[in-house]
Amino acid sequence: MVDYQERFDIIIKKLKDNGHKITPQRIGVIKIMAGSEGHPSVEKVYEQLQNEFPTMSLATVYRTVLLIKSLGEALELGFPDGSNRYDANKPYPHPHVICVKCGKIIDPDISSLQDMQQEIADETGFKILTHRLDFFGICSDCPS
Amino acid sequence: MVDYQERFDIIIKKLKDNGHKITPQRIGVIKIMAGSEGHPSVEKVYEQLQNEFPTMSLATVYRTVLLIKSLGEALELGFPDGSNRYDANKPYPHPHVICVKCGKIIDPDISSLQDMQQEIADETGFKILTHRLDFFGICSDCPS
DNA sequence: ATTTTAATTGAGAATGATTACTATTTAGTA
DNA sequence: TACTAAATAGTAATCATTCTCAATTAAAAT
Repeated sequence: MVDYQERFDIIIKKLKDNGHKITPQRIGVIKIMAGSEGHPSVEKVYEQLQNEFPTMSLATVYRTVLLIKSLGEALELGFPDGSNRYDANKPYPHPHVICVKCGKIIDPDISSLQDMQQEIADETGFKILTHRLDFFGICSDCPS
Repeated sequence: MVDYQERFDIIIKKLKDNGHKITPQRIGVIKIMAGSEGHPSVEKVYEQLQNEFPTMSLATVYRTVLLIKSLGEALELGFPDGSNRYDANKPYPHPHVICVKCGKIIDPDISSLQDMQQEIADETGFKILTHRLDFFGICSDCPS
């Protein structure tokens, strides 16, 4: 888990540097996304902001998430069922371990991924830009 | 690339064994999906069947793909932009290398994935069921 | 501190991929 | 050949996401 305040400041600065306005709604969304370890969905972010911003539009959350993503400050995780979840705490590609029962997502430590990427590049002739690695299973809190 | 005829026969047999009827439409869909190396989308399968079945419904392709998937004979690859592509030639989890320009998908050989899965299980306490590993980049046929 | 202006917002409509529905057709069995 | 449950075609419904547009507002200029 990267320091929340640091991530918050970086994202706010990036918005300013690119000429975007700092609105209360954006601050609210970024507060949640920069500090969240749980890889929240847009709906979850929206729900968490209902107390502070009762009249906030769901579209605003979508727009803000899209903006942060386009600035490279959030990682989007799309799943086969169509759901999307986001990580603005560690916005660079990294592996995930996902519980198929409760939806929990954790970030494991893996050593050998960099070697693998080079191996792939050599074998296929591709210029590799990014990657995605997810493991699906059942966590120790859920009945298997 | 697994032998086309073998995959075709296996999928047809699985349908029969589970009490599903063998219709011309299903044969058409399976013919394409069992032999295709290009990981086609539902739309692509539908287009390729237009000559043989001009009145076929897109819904039928969706239903057939869903059925094959539920029988474990097709792998679904969902992407962040919402598109889905399928592999019924190699229906078990395996890595992909995807060109972000032209959409080409190829299957590289990777050695160390099994070790990695065990490492993850030990570290997180998860019972790992499946995984997904994709590399995104630009292929040697596309201008970079 | 006001004014100005372009960006942002809220609310709801539009979109697009997928699934559900229903009357009709058909595969597989006797 | 007839029977019956399953499958199909065509279309409507769904649902997450994006778009539209009038009203609001952040931030720069005065």
